[in-house]
Amino acid sequence: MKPITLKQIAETLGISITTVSKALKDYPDVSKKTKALVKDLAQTLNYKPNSFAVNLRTKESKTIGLIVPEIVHHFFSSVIKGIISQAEKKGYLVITLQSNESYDLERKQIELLLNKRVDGILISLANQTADYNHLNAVMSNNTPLVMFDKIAKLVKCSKVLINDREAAYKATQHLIDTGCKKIAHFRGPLLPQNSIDRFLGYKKALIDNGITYDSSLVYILKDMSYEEGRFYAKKLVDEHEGVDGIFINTDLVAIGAITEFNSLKIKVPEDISVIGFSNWFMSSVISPSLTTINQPGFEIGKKAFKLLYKEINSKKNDKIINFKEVILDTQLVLRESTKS
Amino acid sequence: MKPITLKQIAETLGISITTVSKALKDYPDVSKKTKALVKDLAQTLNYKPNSFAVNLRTKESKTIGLIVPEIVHHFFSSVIKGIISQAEKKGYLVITLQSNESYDLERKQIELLLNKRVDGILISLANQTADYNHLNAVMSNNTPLVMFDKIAKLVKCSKVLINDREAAYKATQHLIDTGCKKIAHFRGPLLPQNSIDRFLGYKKALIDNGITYDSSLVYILKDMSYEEGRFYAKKLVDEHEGVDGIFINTDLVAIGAITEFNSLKIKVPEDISVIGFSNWFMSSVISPSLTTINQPGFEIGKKAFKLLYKEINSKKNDKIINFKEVILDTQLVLRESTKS
DNA sequence: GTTGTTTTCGAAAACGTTTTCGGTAAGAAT
DNA sequence: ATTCTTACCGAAAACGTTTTCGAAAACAAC
Repeated sequence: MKPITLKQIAETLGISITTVSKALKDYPDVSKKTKALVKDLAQTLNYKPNSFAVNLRTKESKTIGLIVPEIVHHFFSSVIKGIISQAEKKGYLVITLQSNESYDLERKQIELLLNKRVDGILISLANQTADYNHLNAVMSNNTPLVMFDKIAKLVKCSKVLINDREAAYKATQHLIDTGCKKIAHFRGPLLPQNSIDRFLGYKKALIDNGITYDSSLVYILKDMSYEEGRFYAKKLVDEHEGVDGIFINTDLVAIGAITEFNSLKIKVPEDISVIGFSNWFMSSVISPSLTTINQPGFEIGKKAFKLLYKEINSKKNDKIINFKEVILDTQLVLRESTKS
Repeated sequence: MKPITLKQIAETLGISITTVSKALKDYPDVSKKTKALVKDLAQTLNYKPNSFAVNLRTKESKTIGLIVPEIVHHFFSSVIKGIISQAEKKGYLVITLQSNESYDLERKQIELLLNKRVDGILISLANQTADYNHLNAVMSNNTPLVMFDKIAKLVKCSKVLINDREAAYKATQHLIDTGCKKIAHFRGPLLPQNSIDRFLGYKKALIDNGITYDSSLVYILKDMSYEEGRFYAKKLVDEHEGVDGIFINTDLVAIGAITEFNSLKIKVPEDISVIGFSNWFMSSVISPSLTTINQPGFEIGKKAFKLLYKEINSKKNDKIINFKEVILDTQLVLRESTKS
């Protein structure tokens, strides 16, 4: 009934626990004969080392923590999948938590993970997060930390990113190239870096093309929902005339906007071109389908784990770890919501 | 640098480790004075018990395992969110794995989790799974197991379900009530129970309403993708005339079908009514919006964890555990893809 | 002053593993 | 026969906690 232990194997074989342990781990100072004996018995008894004991002894759990702002979200679930798949390959398991975009929760969960003594932590920050003590606590706790997507520039650790500014520039440039003159922008909350960068890319593209930047054409959204997309689309056409293009921070909001334009009989892209961000799966399905920027969630997840894995190993071997900042490529995905 | 231990507190206070441990856990046989002393020092030193040691000693990890067929999926990510949120309330962390709809992976991952000695396992089966030895292994390992959504009827354990047959009946009945006479069905693979049940509900509704069941109107899909939805929608109209209603196993496929109908200039719902299953978020966004069955993923997740939690506690107190089968309600969500 | 009771404490075992270090035996070399 | 290797094995400490059980101290009762 009770799980098999080294002790039991040792006793039935009439040898010491030490030798059993070493035999199973192929230590050179165990004879081939006893190794075979031990391994055979372990096999037939279906012996599995007690991970609790191994953890205690080796001080590592082969487990990492992951915090995302929201699980039910195409981009983040893709990232999660990327992380879990890569972690599994290296023998690591992943404990997932979600911050619900709340700073307080994020802090608590970091603490939870540290108390669990995970071998490393991956995190994408909550929008609310402006204070980085909890992140620095991770670092000073000597636990490897890698941030992705929503990062804090000021925290010294490895990061996996896309070039939001460049991508936004690319998107806006496309609108301009296809003839748009008066281009609005629906941006995310003020804090998160990628919301800022996308805005800056938008602004720079305008200026580089000799279009004067008009701050009243930039709307700051809060929860980035479908409903908000509809709401601000209506607000935009109420407050402005002749807007012929719009770059929207995220696909979901863009889909909301398109839906609203449809119901207002404003034609996309004839009257107004719309470009989103993320390449959410649904953006190819709606009508008109959404031109967008592809943000490779799965690859971001994989890369983030790979970085973390390296740092965990460097730490084990007492090597110094130098933080990396990996920038992944984005692609402009042309569809029907912009002119060609 | 190194984490604080009971030993250090004991030494600086000149008392025994035993007393420190007891003081922190409010044992009655420690004086108020020493309790205060210990707690104060623990506080200032920011002592956190070493979870590895606690695990080893108490033989529990306050961690559960979760296996889903696919993470990037609206329904499953909702379930995951429900599980994680509920688990956190009870002080449990969740290790998530995905089987990728593969039986072999599922087996390996069960083994991984058992070797990790999680306190319990939640699982939704892969479509391929037809053999239940790995699940029975969990039970005979005395690890609490709760299945949800895609379950195996033959495995004796607690389950969280919806009444798929009834829901499918409800959906089909709605098509009939709104005037459909020749109703097709896109079903999932042969094995999973809910795919079977939805088919049976569809069939029964037909028969109860005096419509003769025609097996050529039932299409068996494999990966339940958007593309498959489009493909079979085309196939359906190629092979049959006068089909005026279709009940589709899942929203994503239904959206594919609607898209195909749109592009074939077949009007939904005038020419053909479409009803999906799951109430995926996007189903309200496409045009025409999709009538569907609401499947409460978040609640399923919450309930599944609650059941597991009970079983874990029953096991701790050596109580007998009697397996429960919880059936959650579904709702017909009326939208534009069916007539009114 | 003895007995009995209550309060407070700590030694020690246990959980199951890993790893260091020393020791024995067998064989090789002289 | 003695020394030196080499091959093999095991005792024991360590990881940090929890819990049992006995003992000491303090106090009350007679």
